[in-house]
Amino acid sequence: MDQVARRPRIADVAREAGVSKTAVSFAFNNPERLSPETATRIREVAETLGYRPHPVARMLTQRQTLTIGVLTPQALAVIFSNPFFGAFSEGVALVAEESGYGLHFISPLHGSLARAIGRATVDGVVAVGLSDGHPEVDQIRSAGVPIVLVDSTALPDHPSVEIDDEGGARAAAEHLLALGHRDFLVIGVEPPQPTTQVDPEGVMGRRLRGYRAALGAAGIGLPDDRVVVGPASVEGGVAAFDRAWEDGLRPTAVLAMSDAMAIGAMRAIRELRLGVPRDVSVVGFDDIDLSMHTDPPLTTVHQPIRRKGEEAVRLLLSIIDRRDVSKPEHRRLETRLIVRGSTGHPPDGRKEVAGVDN
Amino acid sequence: MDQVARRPRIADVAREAGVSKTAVSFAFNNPERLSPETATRIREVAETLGYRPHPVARMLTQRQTLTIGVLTPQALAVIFSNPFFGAFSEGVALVAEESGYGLHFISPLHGSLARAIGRATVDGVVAVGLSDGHPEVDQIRSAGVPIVLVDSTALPDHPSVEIDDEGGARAAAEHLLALGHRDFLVIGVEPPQPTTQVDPEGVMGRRLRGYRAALGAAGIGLPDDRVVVGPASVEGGVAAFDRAWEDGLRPTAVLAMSDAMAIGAMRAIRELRLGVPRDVSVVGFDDIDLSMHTDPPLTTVHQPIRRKGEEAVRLLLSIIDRRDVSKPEHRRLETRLIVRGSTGHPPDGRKEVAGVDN
DNA sequence: AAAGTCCGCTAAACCGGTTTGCTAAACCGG
DNA sequence: CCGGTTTAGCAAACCGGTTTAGCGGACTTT
Repeated sequence: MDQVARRPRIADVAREAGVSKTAVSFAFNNPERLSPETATRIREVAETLGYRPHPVARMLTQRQTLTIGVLTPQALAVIFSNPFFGAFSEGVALVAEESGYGLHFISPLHGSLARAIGRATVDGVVAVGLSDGHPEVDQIRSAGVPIVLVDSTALPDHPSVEIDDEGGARAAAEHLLALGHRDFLVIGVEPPQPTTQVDPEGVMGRRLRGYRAALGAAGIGLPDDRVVVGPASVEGGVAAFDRAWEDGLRPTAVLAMSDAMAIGAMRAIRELRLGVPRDVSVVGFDDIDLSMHTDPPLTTVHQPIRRKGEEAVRLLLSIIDRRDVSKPEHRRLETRLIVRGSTGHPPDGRKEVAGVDN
Repeated sequence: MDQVARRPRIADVAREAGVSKTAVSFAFNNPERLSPETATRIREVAETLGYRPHPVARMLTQRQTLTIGVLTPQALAVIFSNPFFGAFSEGVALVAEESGYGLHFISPLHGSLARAIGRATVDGVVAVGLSDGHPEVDQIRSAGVPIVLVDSTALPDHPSVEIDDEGGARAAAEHLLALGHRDFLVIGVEPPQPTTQVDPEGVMGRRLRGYRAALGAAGIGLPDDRVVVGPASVEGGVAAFDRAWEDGLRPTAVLAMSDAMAIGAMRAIRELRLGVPRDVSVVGFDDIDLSMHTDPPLTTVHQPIRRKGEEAVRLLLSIIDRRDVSKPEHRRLETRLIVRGSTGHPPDGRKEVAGVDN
């Protein structure tokens, strides 16, 4: 008998106020095209009816969603546990919000990133950590949505924000070399899709190249068995170091590609009753907020995580505003080594400074 | 002359394939209603044209967005810097993703939460930390969107997920009392809107009640000048403790309402050349992942943060599925004290065990 | 008084899909 | 060969708004 309360539509308001739909629409969007009395009367009627313009319908006609998407190749549940991502999102949110944009997180839906992006109602996308190994990159790129790549395989025809991964990695390795280390272990970040080999143009490839460049210049090789990978988390770092240890590796220095993993490595080292940096030195990568508060404070390669998020959104918004796809802009931010307490001379006492005790 | 590449619509595909729009729609959504040949032919045409159903249009007709909103009264940029929120989002994302829902973060747009929620195209909302002091709660609640409240002022007519704040707080205070402490400082979380006073039904009010209950039972009062607040971050904790110290307070025990703030307090204490727990004991609240790795490991009140997110989404989805608003469900999760290294006897040596020195 | 201008408002087209109701042809058993 | 049931596909209505083109009346101008 009595209908279940239906959401009032614009037509209901129009009928009730004795005006046209157009007038109601104007009352909300172009009040100056109505006489002030009519406008307020319409708004009053709308108020009593509890009418609110349907956001989806509005999106459809205005052809914009005021939403930007954050795309990650991994499930959100794993992404949010990574402090790096939190800081990145902070930067993204900052710029998005001040421009009136909301944030929509897109992750592989039932395993398919392409499907997920097809469902998403966004004006543009910031894609983070999309390596070329991923099978759906092309589909995503051809989806016709403005996109900015962050920490991804460099693609000349897409705007991107990156950091100097190679330089940062080189600095980290050089620091350890200068302290006298000769025996290294690299802990890398596992790609989301188990690819057979590292994309040399991806973040991991670039950092690896930096490490190798520095070590190579000192005449030290880095065979593949000295590179171990795992998920980018504290637990992943623990597991990675333990695995290397069980394989018989006894490095005096660990180069981790993420702070979370570096912290994990330090924990694993301590659980083996060894000291950091007394027995093993550890260098991280990222310089997340937490790293300065660990025990010992982590020596790491700083990258401007928040700014990376900010820049990515600025780039994206500039594309969205003036559909300017002509010359894709590539922005590269600096990295720098922050020396704290987790690195020191190797236990055998070899030192950089000539002729000192030991 | 040549048009700028317009996104192909369903009509384009229909014309190109020589069928009706209906057929194209069926080819994507009800292929079984078409002959297999026609269906594949249509899909091929769609493929070559680069056609993808417009997600907004689809939302409009299907009356669902497959998106759930996460609503916070604070700007996303501050939210994402809080590790608590990261863990919570993890739980939210986990359940949302496995049900095929995406995540949309809603925060005050240009200061107005109501406006932001009006813009958001979501099937339901998980609102976190919405205290009744907030002026727009009513508007939000009357927006007609299914909503689940988390860590908010209890509203009997809305489903909610909470924890035993009062019990947890009491346990924390009792622990310190048992260690012999008599001199307390409470560090609270500042509400997003500078309200004149604490909402007694909000999270902070409940925790405060727990602290006071325990202290009161031991004959100890907690005057307002012993409660200091700040933003829920490490820096906020540092600032809060420093402020109390400058005001001449010399507590032997700190009860912090968030782990981030507890960590900040520990830092502030150490910067004063005091020891934790030698000179001052600190108890946190939340038990974020990081807390077990601080130095010293933080004694804190554990709450199941991830599960809180999971439960909230489960509740929300059950409302969305069967529009069952009849009996709003209230779920309360347990808290428990985790004793680690940041608490000990007060420096004057008063002990729990009767008849000891001092 | 006729012509031009401005004001306030409306009808209809449109955004891009989905869904309902229907029809014509093919298929069926008797 | 005939009435009844499937099958394959279509036209039109619909979702809930915005926007364009235009219309009638009041007001100004000459």
